[in-house]
Amino acid sequence: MCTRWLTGDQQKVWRTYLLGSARLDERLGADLQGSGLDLPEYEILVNLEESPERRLRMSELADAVHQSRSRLTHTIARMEKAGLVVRTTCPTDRRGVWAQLTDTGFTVLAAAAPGHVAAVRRNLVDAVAPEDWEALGRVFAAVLAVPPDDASDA
Amino acid sequence: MCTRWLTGDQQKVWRTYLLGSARLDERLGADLQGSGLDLPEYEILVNLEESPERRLRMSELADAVHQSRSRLTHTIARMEKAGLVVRTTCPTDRRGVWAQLTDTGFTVLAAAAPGHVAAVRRNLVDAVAPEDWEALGRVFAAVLAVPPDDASDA
DNA sequence: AAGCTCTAATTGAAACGTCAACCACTCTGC
DNA sequence: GCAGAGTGGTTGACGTTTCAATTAGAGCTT
Repeated sequence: MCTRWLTGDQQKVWRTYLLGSARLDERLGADLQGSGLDLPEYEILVNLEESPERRLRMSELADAVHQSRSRLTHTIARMEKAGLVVRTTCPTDRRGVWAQLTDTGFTVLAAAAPGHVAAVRRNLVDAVAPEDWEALGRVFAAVLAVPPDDASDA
Repeated sequence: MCTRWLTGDQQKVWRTYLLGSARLDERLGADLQGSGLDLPEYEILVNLEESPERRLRMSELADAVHQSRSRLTHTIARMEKAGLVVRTTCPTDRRGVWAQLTDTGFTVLAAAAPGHVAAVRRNLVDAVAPEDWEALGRVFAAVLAVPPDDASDA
């Protein structure tokens, strides 16, 4: 593997991204203070709310919010204790579990959403030039399209 | 605060970003496996390596790697135990502490760097069209330029 | 030089995430 | 219809991060 370092310009962009994405996270998290939610929990609630019957299998949910299964189990356990979701075993596949949004969960989400959306706008959407915004979409679509490391090299 | 939701397109980009940046993190972290470092530790070593005398005040370092001071204290404590850095109190301001890269730390960094750089290339730099890459820089520069929430609104 | 306030960094406990082992169920092939 | 392999999800132990409180020194004001 011949090491090709990043050029100065590439490094600048890379570091701006590291700092900027961390800042974005921080700001969005700070904004959710008071709703009692953190960002990952908020994402869980949104995904449930948009799903038919307001419920999702644990593993579907895990993929949707890019959490490990184990982490999701812990997170949902906490959220269930807080009354935001309930778990029920899936009748057609008895290994499976549905996480379902409760009315309380919906209420909490509804209360948090406007502030969160405003924060996303202020800290990202409205801060960015429209052409650059579209490019942002292409960039991360490209990232998601990168094949895993073990792609057969035979 | 009149709630302006995101448009469908805006949402799509936003979610692509959420998923994509999480994936990027995951891939880069996976790549560092074997060097014994994780991403935040790697960033710490890089920042120290580039600084005069290979050392930095704790709070400068904390800003550079966007970690809370408390987190950095814990992280550096671990890294010191591992021999990657040493701490010495700053003679001109006796409250202050320098974190300094050791030779071992440098060696570990040097061993990890080529693989890490390759991973950054593969998963981001090389995956993205050049125009979009520049836009990425502008996007996060804009994020970093957003003023804090408490900007005087009097 | 005493008192105030501010900044630098640390501490310890509680909350959270990760990892490897695990249980329970389904599916396949014999 | 049963063994073996595979999937869905959970558990508990361990390491990391967060949060509030704390120590210690700097710097200003009187």
